[in-house]
Amino acid sequence: MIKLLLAEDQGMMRGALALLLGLEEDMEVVAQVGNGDEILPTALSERPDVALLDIELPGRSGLDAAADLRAQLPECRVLILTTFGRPGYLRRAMEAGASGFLVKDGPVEDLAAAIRRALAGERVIDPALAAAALSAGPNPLTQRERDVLAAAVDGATVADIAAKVHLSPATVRNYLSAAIGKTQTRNRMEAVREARQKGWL
Amino acid sequence: MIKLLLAEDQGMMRGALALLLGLEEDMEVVAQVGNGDEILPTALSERPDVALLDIELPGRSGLDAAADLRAQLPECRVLILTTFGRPGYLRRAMEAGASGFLVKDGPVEDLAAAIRRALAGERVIDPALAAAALSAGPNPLTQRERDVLAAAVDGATVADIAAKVHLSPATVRNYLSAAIGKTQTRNRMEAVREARQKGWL
DNA sequence: AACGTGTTCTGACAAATGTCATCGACACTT
DNA sequence: AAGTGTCGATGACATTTGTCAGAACACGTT
Repeated sequence: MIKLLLAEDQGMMRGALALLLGLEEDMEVVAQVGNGDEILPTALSERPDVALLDIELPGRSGLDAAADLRAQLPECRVLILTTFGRPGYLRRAMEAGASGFLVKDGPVEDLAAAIRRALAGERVIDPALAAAALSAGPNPLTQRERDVLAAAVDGATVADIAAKVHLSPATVRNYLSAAIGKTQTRNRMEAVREARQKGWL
Repeated sequence: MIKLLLAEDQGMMRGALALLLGLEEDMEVVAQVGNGDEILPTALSERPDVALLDIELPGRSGLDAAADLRAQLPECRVLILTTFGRPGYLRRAMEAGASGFLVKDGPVEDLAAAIRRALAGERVIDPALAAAALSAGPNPLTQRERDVLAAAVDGATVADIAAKVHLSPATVRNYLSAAIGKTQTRNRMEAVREARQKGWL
């Protein structure tokens, strides 16, 4: 019996997947969580064979949780299941030691198959996505540039960002300028969009 | 036997829901579409009793499709199923003649129950959401203000917007200023976020 | 010790953005 | 015919944003 942990914030999606996977003869959903912070503790007590993690969760991100699991429960395989097939997400998932990366666009039938393949030691990755990840190249942004850019989402002003990151407004503008240059965009919002899209966050 | 039409762009969600609802004794999924433009033609040929529509779809929006269905297939009940419980969405869904409005956060068990209640002529709406919709008030933005604001998403410059909407750049700035005032925000991005959140689009 | 890289800051400048008063054109009321 | 309202546009203005050069400091490499 394959023991599964499911981390997904949308209740309906989580419930539907749990029911669905529970119908498989050789699978059993031993735990469901809707919050990233609960993943590690729950996994440590339930000892699943495979953890199916969404990336964008309240609390700890699925990618961070994946790294936690690799470190503290190495016999548990990690599969990332996400809405967004962003190249940078795939890259980070692989770096975090995930066994596979699935997008929610695909057919449900793939899911159980992917779980079995992951358990057999295979890597499960959409080939088109793998190509995109390679062509996107590594993240050119420094830590600070990422911080500032992340604080710039939904129209925060320079002063807002400066306060949030504890920097001088002038410095914030410099970092924004650098980020805009590196993303080849024309203003901060385009830079945010581009960095998000590439998974550089 | 209750005949269902399912419109949802995420393949995995669509497949999971179809399987799930197919398990119900009295239900049958007669059609699945992943594109808003296919909803009306498919409904006209398959004649479902209830249509379960996502709002954010490629092609025609679920809300527009709901209005189409009310006009051309009035005996078909429409249930909106969406990720975002935005007050404005609910308002527009009701205006389009939907029988119910569900958010994907809720438990799956509610779904089949909601379908049966809709078919019985009841309105199915999350009470908390209904309250939020009433408190949000009607859309204060004029058509042009909406156009301009919609064109301002993801960091378009004034010139970009002017070209897209066929207005003078100076006029665009005036509309943006008005929209910023009405949304009580400080810049165009905040205005976009706020208007989106309230469903004013 | 010299070099490169990243961080933090300043000052100066040009360009874009947000605000406001005002104007003409047009469609409605009354 | 005069009044009212909306729409699109203009010009002027202050503020914000984006760019650039430079300076000081910490950290690793070589």
